[in-house]
Amino acid sequence: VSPAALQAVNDAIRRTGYILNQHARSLVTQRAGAVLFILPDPQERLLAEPNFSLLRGCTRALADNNVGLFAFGTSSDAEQKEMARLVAAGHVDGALLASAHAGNWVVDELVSTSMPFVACGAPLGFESSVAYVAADDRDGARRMVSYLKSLQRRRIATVTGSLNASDGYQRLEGYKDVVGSCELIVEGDYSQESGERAMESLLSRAPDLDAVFVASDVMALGVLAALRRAGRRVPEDVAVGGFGDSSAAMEARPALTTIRQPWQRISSEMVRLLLSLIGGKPPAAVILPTELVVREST
Amino acid sequence: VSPAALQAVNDAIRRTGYILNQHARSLVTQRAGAVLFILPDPQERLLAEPNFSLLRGCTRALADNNVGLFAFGTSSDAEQKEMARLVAAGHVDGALLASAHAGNWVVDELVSTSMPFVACGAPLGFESSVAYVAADDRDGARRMVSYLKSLQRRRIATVTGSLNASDGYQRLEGYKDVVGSCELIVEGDYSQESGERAMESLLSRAPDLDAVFVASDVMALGVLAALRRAGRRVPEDVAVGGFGDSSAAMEARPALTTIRQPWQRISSEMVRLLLSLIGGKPPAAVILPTELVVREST
DNA sequence: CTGAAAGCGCTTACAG
DNA sequence: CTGAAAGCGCTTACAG
Repeated sequence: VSPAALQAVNDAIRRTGYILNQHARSLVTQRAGAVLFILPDPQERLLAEPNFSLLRGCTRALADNNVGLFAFGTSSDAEQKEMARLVAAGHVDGALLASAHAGNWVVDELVSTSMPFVACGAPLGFESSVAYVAADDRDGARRMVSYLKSLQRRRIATVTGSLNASDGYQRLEGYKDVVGSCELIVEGDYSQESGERAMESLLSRAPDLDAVFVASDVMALGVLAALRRAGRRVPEDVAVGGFGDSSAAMEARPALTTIRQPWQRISSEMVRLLLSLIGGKPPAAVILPTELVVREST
Repeated sequence: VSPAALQAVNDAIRRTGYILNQHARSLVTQRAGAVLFILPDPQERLLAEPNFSLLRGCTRALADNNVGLFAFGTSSDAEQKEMARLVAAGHVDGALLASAHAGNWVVDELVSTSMPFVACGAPLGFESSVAYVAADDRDGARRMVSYLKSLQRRRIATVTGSLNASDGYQRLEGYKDVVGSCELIVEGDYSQESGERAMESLLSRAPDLDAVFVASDVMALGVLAALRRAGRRVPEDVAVGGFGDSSAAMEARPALTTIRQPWQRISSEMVRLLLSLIGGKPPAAVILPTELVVREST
């Protein structure tokens, strides 16, 4: 085709405002040009922030590739049915799972449909068969605890997250990597209240502790409250490090030293991975480095 | 058709796992069976929470009606293009606008495409031509300030939100409705820092104030910090009321008395309205009542 | 290399 | 009331 002819055609396209009809195209190509973004079921509030960052990052990355994003929760019955319908009707080419530890039935479901998908965070039990991207939780924890150590803190405790999810487990491993001892560990469940209770228990068990690594910022809020009630100054008497760099970290008084997860990169890597899966490539796991953010609590 | 025959057909449908192909149907009906959810551009962090609640509520309500939801940001160029493409390609039947004051160009754009859409919050300048659902900001503000008054507070100040958006403006009107005077008003911009600065200015201007109504929870966090630094006890010396019932309100110390907006109902009303617009019905504005949540700061 | 035909899976008038 | 045909707007083999 001559360049001039091409030019003329493109001009005509622009002038008449022609636009390709996706439905017609999809009908014959069997490609939807859209993917599903699945929000995990429970605890909206706790998870609101990382999920939101993820969603924004994904819509952005997908737009760059001209593919649409269907958003979906899976908590109500109607939502689960609607999701199954979208998948079955060929409305989507793949799925992005915002969280793999929220409801494993979603992972099972997805695996059984043999639709390409990538999870955010390592999906426990499926690590080697499912594509996922995650922050380096273990290294992040190591980073925080090493930093605490570099501050001459000698009795460093930890409040863990849920240990049946990969992130909680890995953050504890990271702590152990540098502390070596299992003496000052109390398990939390990511809620602020659990952080408060964990700190009380830690304080009665080891009144001489001088630092605590908390596996999430929200729990750290509870830790801070317990410390305040016990009359300990932060950071003078005990240094507190969180994890996640959520807005809770900034709003905390004192502002929380924490570990930042690269949500922007996590999103774009998830999209890249999913598109490559849809293109027929094999799955992969991608682990992204974290960053220490020092504020007032250490 | 005999009921028996119907039964047999339905059984066959179930047995063979037949599922309707949306693309084929859309091609002929010219209906997409999906809508757009548009996230406003700026300040992810600040807006993360209400937007997220809204998104969850909308996916839920839409699932009940068997319609899909495309999520979209509009901050990047690619996103704006992709959105225009989806609209032009007939991929969506209507749009849900998460926030009307973030970028008015979206409202203009939407109006110009003549695609049905409903905004969350009154779209300044389009109140009578555009369908929207909003919380009753003015009444909510009245509710909070009346409550403060019932606590025998006599010098009630306010820190406003951005006054060029409907919600900020209405909340100030509500304050004036019950206080009557314009003496103790300082304008903020919804950021925590602006709350802090506003409180300092209020304190120097009226050291005898004994209550403050802050137009958002996040700003109230800043107000609390300024009060703490000034050595005022909350609520003993100064009672503080927020607005929004965001997670910031629960995490604040003392926990914030605030006004709850009914996000669940807002979502479902938005969906109902949009579906009726798509069905050819005329637009409407729906205003939903708020609720006072009393915690420790008053 | 170009152009006409077949077909993707539905819905909707239109005959029978 | 039932059944066969046309058509929605594309893409992809298949003749010319």
